[in-house]
Amino acid sequence: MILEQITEQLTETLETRVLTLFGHALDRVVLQSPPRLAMGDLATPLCLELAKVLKRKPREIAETLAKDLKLPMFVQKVSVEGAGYLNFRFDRGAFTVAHMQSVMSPPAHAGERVIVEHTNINPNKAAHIGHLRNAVLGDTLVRCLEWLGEHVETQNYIDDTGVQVADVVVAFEHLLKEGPADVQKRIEDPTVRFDYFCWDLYSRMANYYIDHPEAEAWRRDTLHRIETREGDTSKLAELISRAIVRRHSTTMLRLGIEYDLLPKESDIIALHFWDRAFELLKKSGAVIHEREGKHKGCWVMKLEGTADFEGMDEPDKILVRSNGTVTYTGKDIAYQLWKFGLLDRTFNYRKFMSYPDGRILWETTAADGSPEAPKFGSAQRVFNVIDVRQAYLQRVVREGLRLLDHQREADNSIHFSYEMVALTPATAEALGLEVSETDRKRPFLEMSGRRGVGVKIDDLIDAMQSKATEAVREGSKREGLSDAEIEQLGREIAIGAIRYFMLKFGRNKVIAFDFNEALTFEGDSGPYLQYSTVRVENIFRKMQERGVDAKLDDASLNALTLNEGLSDEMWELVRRSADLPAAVQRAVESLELSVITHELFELSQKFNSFYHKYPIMNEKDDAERQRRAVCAEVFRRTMRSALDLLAIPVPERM
RNA sequence: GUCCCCGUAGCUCAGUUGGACUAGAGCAACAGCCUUCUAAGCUGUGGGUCGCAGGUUCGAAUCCUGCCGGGGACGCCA
Repeated sequence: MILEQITEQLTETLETRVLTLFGHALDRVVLQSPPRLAMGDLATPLCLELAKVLKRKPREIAETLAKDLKLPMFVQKVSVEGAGYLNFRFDRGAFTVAHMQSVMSPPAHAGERVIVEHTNINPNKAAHIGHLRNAVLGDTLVRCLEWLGEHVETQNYIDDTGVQVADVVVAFEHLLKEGPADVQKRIEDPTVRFDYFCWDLYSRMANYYIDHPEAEAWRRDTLHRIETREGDTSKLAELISRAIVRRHSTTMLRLGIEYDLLPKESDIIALHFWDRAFELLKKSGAVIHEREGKHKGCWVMKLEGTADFEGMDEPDKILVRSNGTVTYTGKDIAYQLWKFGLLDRTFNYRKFMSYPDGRILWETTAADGSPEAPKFGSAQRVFNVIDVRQAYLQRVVREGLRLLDHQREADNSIHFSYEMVALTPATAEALGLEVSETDRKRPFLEMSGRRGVGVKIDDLIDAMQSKATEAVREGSKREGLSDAEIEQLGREIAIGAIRYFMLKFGRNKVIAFDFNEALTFEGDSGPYLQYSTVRVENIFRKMQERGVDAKLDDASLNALTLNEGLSDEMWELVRRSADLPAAVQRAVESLELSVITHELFELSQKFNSFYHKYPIMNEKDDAERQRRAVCAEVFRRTMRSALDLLAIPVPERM
């Protein structure tokens, strides 16, 4: 907040000054932290860029600019350094006191209606760690957007009429010879995890198809019955998909992930979204009926010649097959149009479940809806969180909007793409999967629900939790904790570790999942941030217990000038804390959420060094103790807010 | 075949809208630090032709071209 003001004012001052002195209009002023804070608190390489244009030496330009430069509040002096950098030094004390009041305050922003669609797991089996990356990225994006002031709606799309659900239905009906009543019993049986049961059943079915290709007739028949909502088969599909979605919701809730709406494919079909979208596409000429050639009898979207699809052999995309059925991409275009409020029809809504915090999860329905349902859809910006393998399809959807002359909405259709989560051969083997000689030499092995290859999210959380609980139990200074408290701490640490692990890698990096690496609580990990926070909390708790005054009230802060006494290490905590709001903004703009975890990790490292070097409670000198306490307090507030933003819990003790 | 992503220390990764320095962390290895706010921590040591070769530039891990290695996408699947 304070930093933003300084940056803004400096930018303006420099722009006008360069214009008056050199008659040159700058299109940007880069202001960043210098590599080391000993050099200054904010720096610009402006003069190096200007040197080119003005054909003068950078240092000379810098000297001219720096002379009599009007400095914003909190900025004490400007100097010319290195090859011609302008470096600004802050009044550390004044800045610190001002910053402490406004730690992690978001920039002003007019709230936009934004939809984030994430998770989207086929409701036919347990969720695995590939889905986990999607959900954690999506959920964190939602939190960041909300922090920035947007009005965010979180959607978890349910493909309840697809092949994957159909295959499990086929397995129940034909392999197990079970109907809705039997399946209902399984769902209600507390001794089985229904999603785990379906995980095995689904891969069993996939194997059955391989040995009995004729069984594919069952699938076609089942898909048809589901789509036309016929008899026990369709009842079974609904039963299964609802039970699995409930399981997924429970799993995600363990990590603090909630949704606003479950849009269901069955409702998109029942409400004829596609028919309407199809009319629009036909009218605009975006799709045409092929009478010749390879795609004879299909309705295709002509993409040849459009910028995004240049150089492709067969860029055209079939939306309606020659047998008259619509492809997934077609339905996706209709759904995307609805998200922007561009389809002149909508869903009805009913309550799916209530979260413990009171939030309601709604689902779409084609039947009568609830009058209490909020308004969904009609967003100005849409983020679809889907892994990079869907990039082509996402481009087709976006192009669909463009061809319908919705340029702005096409630009605001954002594919948040990220790389997949795979398994290291060692982890695959540890899971009891067969790993061939050639596979053993590969860097990673892809997961596959179909083949039953994967690490289930609940198993990961369970493993993490028992390891964390163990660690808490072993700790020497944790006596006096009840079993329930220890369990609680274990849970919080596990969540912190998992969420952090899913965020810390750049989104374009394949995560080759390794159990040992994921289970670590040391170094660059969630628990490191939690531990640092617990430590700083302890300082203030202990001081209060022993009646040591930190002197952080307004009067005490104003009475003492901090400027001289703040060492570089102390000041660095404050200065880096001030960088965080910009980091969150940068993270959202680049969809690179790892910048936030990275900043927090470095900040925590600085704090831990500070912690060892500068004891607070036992410092006898009041002024010195106050200086240290102020910096610790800034760190404490920063971590509280930032961890809250990332939904990483702060345990009471560790 | 066309397109996209990745290649930085033994391993996992930061750093890539060009810039300050000796290219940074974590893990692993080695050496220290717990009567002092919690050692899930801190301090130190060793460890790198930034895949290769050219080019642009005052300046390149970062931009351009080509190549090599790994992964992915391009379906009348979802």
